[in-house]
Amino acid sequence: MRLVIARCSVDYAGRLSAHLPLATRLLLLKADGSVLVHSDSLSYKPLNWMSPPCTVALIQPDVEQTDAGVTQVWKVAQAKTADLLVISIHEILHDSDHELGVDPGLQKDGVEAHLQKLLAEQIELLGDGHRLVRREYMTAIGPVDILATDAAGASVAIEIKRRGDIDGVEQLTRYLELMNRDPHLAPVSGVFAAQEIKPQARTLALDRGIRCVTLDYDAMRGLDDADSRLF
Amino acid sequence: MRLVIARCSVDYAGRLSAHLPLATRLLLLKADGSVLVHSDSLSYKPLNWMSPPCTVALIQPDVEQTDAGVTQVWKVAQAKTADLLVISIHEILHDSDHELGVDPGLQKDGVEAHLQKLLAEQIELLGDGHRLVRREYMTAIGPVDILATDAAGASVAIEIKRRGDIDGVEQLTRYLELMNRDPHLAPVSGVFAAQEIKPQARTLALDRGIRCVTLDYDAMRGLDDADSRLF
DNA sequence: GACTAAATTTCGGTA
DNA sequence: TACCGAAGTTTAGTC
Repeated sequence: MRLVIARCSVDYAGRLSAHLPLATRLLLLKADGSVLVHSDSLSYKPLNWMSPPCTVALIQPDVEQTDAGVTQVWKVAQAKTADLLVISIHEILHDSDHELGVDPGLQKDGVEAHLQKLLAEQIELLGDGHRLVRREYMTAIGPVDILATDAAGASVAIEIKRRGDIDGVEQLTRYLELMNRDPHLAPVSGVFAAQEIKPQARTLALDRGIRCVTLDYDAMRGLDDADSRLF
Repeated sequence: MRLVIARCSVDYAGRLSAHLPLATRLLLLKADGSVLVHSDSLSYKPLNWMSPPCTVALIQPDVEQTDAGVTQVWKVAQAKTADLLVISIHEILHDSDHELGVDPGLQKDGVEAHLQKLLAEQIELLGDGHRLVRREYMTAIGPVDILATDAAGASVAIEIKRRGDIDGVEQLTRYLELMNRDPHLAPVSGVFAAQEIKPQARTLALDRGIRCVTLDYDAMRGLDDADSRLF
């Protein structure tokens, strides 16, 4: 990994056109060939970048550029698409190279998968008499997060989101339409379960007869821990 | 901006839990307080990060950690949420600080806004006799990209995407439902216009009586340039 | 390989 | 400030 601090201007041409005026920035060249341009704020996302696979060519500036103070030009080209990133360097303030080796990678745990697992274990949160049929119930258009039955034995399809948005309601609606055509399952009612449900999503869901349930992640995790301690 | 290359392990607890085993990585501390952990590949996105506003505290490792080889611990806490990022440093291989100043910011041009502008100017691409009513036509649930009329004078609602996905069809469907309840507008037909339309999106659209139009961005831009040269 | 859904999405605009 | 939609979305998983 090469780290360069430089006064530079940057131009990107590809899926959009973008220009960065002359300023001091961090240029990050990774071992896989990718290039990132970072400023000192606006975290997480680089100002500009080029994804691998790509090639970096060092170009000598022409007379006009030299007069403008450009000492070298980096031309970063994407191998597959026609995207092009041009970095015009005026002055290099720092330049160092480092051997990092291969990263063992990130281990994640949590999010929607965890919510789904917890709700499957605590399906009675939806109401007395509810029973789990199965998680990731497959349909022709994709898996329903949870299929359950209510106290009367009728099918209940549950869509789980961390943040309940209109998209999630649409998704569940498509599943319900399909499942209600299946005589073995119909009638199937819908439950939209999320840590937080947006007002518009709630309105749309209720308008379509879909029940909304707000999930308390910490409480569910607490119950889970309590259960675990019993065994 | 402080650049640190270090052998470290990282733990994140917040919206999810994540762990990074011991390896050599780049730690990027920005002036706004944000922290990024980058490996030498997987561009663009850091392995782990903390968004501003946040605070970094330098903690002395306890005996157990010291025995494990930890020389210092950084505790990065989010000010608003309860998110916590803990970086356990074994060895610092590089450490430098740089004054970058404020970045003038990115200037963008292109994408969907440009497509919308071009199609509004070249509305006849949808068929002879089409006329533009207005761009960003407001409805109760948001703006329709373009409202036009066809040769017969009937309303046409147009949704524009760079990539035509099922979501875009759902979005247009909601607009059409609403607009067809308005006696001043009804009947309103729908056009789904995109540079590329996914087969499933096309099927869904046609099933709902929505016309699909593939846009040739370069050709439209070419026409635009040709038009511009005339004036 | 194509497509779908999730993301610690992030980011920008508008009411 | 909340909400909605776009993003050079990226990324991961499944068919």
